[in-house]
Amino acid sequence: MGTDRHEEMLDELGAAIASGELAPGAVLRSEELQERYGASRTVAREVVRVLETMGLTSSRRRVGVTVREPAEWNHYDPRLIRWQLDGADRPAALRTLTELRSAVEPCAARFAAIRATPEERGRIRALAVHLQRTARARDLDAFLGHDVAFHDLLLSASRNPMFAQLSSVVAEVLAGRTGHGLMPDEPQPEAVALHVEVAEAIDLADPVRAERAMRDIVEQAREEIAAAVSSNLGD
Amino acid sequence: MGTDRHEEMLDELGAAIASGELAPGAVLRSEELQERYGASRTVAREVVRVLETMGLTSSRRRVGVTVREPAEWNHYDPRLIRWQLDGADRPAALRTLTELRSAVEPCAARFAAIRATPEERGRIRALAVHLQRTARARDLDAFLGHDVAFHDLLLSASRNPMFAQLSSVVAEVLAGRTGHGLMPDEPQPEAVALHVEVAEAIDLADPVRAERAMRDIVEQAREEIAAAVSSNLGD
DNA sequence: CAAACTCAAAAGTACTACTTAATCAAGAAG
DNA sequence: CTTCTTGATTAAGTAGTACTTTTGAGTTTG
Repeated sequence: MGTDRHEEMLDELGAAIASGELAPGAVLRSEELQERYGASRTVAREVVRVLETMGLTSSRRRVGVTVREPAEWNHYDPRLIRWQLDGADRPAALRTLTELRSAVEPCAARFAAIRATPEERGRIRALAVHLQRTARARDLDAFLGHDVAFHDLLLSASRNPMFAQLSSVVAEVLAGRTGHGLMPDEPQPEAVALHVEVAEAIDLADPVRAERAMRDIVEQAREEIAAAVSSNLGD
Repeated sequence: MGTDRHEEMLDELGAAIASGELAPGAVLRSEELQERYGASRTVAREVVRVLETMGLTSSRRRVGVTVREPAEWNHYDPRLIRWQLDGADRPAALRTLTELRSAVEPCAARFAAIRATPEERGRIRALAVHLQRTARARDLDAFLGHDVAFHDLLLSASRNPMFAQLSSVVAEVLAGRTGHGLMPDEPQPEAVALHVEVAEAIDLADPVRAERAMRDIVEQAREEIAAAVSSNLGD
């Protein structure tokens, strides 16, 4: 019985709240939760505590556990992001994340141009070259891998922990695009060229050019997603 | 004894980790934590669970509770933000938050210009007028209040929950500036004019102008903070 | 000397008993 | 008849104990 019932129950209950299956304002009794998820009181309590710190619920004596409004949730919690991406409203979640990405990455590119170590500059250039090669070879999987690595490295080179933490968000957005038939057979040559330009600008410590090129990249990506979401993107 | 020992212990322990007092890699035994904070086993366990979901610690059997690397922390958790702002490295925390703000707010202004309701547009304009008035009257406290309200409303009008959630971050940055002698006696007239321009642009549904004006605002603020941090900002 | 084995330490899980707070309702006072 | 008080009840919070599982470290054995 010592096999992490905690995470199991947290995932189920959290996903139920994130998906709206348990609507805001709904009240649960902790005893009821225990039996519904077959967990002991200890586990149930700790799960509720965690949900509480994520802002998903609030507990009051004599009342029970209340599901809070989405506006009060901690939307940057990796678990919540995952639950929303796996939930019914995946397109909306993807839109939100893409917008965040489009806001942050240009700024991150600017700081990376100023603050990256020599090693990081070299690795970013190398990844840009890999991108060119895999794009020409139409190897979409390898392209995605290098794309994720490129953006990840850039974010961490910005020397801002809050930017760096968005690496998983960017990875999710990029993977979401490739995995859902939004990508053409061959990555757009302009997008690849812009990646090379970003890499060059960072290498040459040119923050203005790095930011502008990155802005072009994310704007293009954002428009693609917005178009896909507004038409249809069931799954 | 039923007076939320949980939050008390969470705050103490979390602050100790966030401030580096408990260095990454440090190992604690949960029994030891119980007695150090005078909490019961139940409370100690739940606190550790919460810290674990925040990425501050990881627990392993036979080993204990290990403090994780800052890179693994969930830097967007409001509690962690608070602990860092209250800790020894407040200037660094303020720098990080200001950079995030400078990345997000221009983008948020753009979306607000597209998506705000008529009521929101009106209220944003009204707040800009209040800003002008209080600036001329050199009432810095009232100015700060309206400034916070202005940015808060704009962020929520962007219709992106992740942007909206940064409202407290922006409030913290703005308050941090006023509260630490960084503000001149009278708010800079250009900054006030830019706020008015943002409000106008949103009112007229002009995303490009809204974004540009907001970019000017946050860049100015960011440079101020950067200058103050690089010179001295003990407290 | 290495691989397997045993032991013990520490977190995880389960359960029970008790405490505190808050809601709701009944009853007393105005 | 309204309002305030008070008490009963309910459900979460806290405390503590017993038991299980994992796993690191030391020990034995081939």
